Amino acid sequence: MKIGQAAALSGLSVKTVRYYAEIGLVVPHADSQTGYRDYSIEDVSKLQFIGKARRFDFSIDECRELLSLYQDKTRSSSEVKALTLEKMKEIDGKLEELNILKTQLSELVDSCNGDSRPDCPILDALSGHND
Amino acid sequence: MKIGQAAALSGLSVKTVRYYAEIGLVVPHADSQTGYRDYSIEDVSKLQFIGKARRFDFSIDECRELLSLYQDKTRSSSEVKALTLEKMKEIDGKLEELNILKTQLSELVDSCNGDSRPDCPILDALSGHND
DNA sequence: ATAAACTTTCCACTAACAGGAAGGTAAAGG
DNA sequence: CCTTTACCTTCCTGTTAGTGGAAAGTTTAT
Repeated sequence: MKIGQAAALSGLSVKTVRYYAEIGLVVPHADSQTGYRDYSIEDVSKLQFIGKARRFDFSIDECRELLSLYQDKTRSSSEVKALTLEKMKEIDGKLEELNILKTQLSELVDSCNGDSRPDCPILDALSGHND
Repeated sequence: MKIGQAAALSGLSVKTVRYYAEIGLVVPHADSQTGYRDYSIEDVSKLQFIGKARRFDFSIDECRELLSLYQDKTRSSSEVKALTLEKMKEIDGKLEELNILKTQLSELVDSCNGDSRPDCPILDALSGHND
């Protein structure tokens, strides 16, 4: 099938699918007559797989790794689990950071009355010498 | 003072400070003899201000906005508060997304025994047709 | 036959810098 | 005074994961 259909079936944009071909992530067969990319059902499965992994915040390189595990029938599930656990740790780190940020920002907002006068504790805090 | 000292005082890298000059965020005086950038105390204050705002996850463009409010003595604090509240909303959105991700990933991890056998529920989930 | 819809490649752009090369300048030591 | 070292300059490239658009070829529908 052509790229448009593959994109539609995988829920990705044509541009994205073309990009994945370019970087060697999912390389379809090329129709030697027209030069059009020719996607198989299996290619579409891979695209779907990648789409989901991306939604799970796996990077392209991690997708590549997962994909090769996915295709390797002799893989062990522990490898996959390790990758996933690592990703979870990353997410935990980001969560913690964001929670700290949120707390600090909400303190700033609480201290600011937000009226039309020029004095603003938020700017004072940002310009202050205390961290 | 020269860029190295300005960077040290503001806690930013020389590369970053130079970049900020390049994009017109903090443009120091130029020594016409040597071509060296010449930072004033006020420039350093701005750099510190930006450094903090960046740590609060404000984008460069938002820093630009905050900085102009910071320098505008007739500004109203409500403008600053509005920007900050918007940023908090953004952070809340990211937190929610990440929490969902974390839940989904932990469900995947829990379902995987992680042994040396090839069957892996994580990959099955990623390749499955259910979202 | 022609127009609409699809495809191709190629180039530029995004955010916010970091790394490195080549070359000029300044401060310190001998 | 000279040399070494540390610092400064500009310029170019690379990073992530694509998106947008232009120009040109192809296929499908009318």
